[in-house]
Amino acid sequence: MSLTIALPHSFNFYATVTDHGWYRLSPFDFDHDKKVLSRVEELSTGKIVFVSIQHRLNSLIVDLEYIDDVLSPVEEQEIEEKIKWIFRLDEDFDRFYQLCQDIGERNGIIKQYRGRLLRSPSLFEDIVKTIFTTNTTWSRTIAMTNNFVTHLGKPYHLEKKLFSFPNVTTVVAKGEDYLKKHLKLGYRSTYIFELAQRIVSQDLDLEGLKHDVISTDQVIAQLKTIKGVGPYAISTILMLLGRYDYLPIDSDFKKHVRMKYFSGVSPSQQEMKQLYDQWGEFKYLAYWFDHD
DNA sequence: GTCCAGGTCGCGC
DNA sequence: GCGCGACATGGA
Repeated sequence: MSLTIALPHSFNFYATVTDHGWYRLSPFDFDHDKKVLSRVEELSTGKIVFVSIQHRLNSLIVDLEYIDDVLSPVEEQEIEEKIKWIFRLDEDFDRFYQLCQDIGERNGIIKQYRGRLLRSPSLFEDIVKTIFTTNTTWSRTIAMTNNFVTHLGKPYHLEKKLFSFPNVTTVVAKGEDYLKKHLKLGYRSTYIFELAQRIVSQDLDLEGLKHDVISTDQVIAQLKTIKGVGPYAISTILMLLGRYDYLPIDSDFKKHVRMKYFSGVSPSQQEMKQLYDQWGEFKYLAYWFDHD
């Protein structure tokens, strides 16, 4: 069966999927030729669904495959909510486009309706993946995510190695030693295990942080309590939550501004930040699309 | 073997 | 508040 989800006027499917690297991380899979984004999704009822998403006219067409039984309306609705979330259909980029107009159009942002960056259905998944990007290379990030998903995710198709992103209960049940021995996450094993444990024990409510009524300061205060999440990760996670006012001051950011604005000479932290001050609540996106 | 990657933690001052 | 070594892993 399939679902049809209406899209806002300003929507660019290809840009939303590929302007950020997340689509290359399991369980996401993107078929560049067919322009189909797919992933295995575990619903809160426990049902495992293979979801394929493509763009048709002013809608997303979502094909759903599952082993047996049927999907209830509630389950269909859960899938729809998740898809709206990962494509940020509720976010408004008009103010960002206005700033681009005022400050300077770059890389076809306005014309191509760029700005949306793909994210994961759950904040747990996004935080795990963010931790997998710290102090390592992108190829290791891909490998760590693959290991995590194939060892702990629920299978949809074993031969094709299609699994859902692991849920927190599974991570806790498998135990920290299992993560350390088999997943090659390095010292991150402890962080991931502790994070899952805190969610299971309801010491931490990540999904609650998705709501706009919570102030960014409150979100930051919560994120700071997560081991393995420092300034760079906080900035990245805030971006994933649709809050773009914090810059990710990491090696890549420093290299970018050094080469583009300071002729290869390292500027001070203050000088770096000032570059994007005029972008106000959209500093992160301004930096992100500042690359060629 | 050594160094380091889109950092962060825990310590000592 | 700041500086510094340690941290798992694999590729250069």
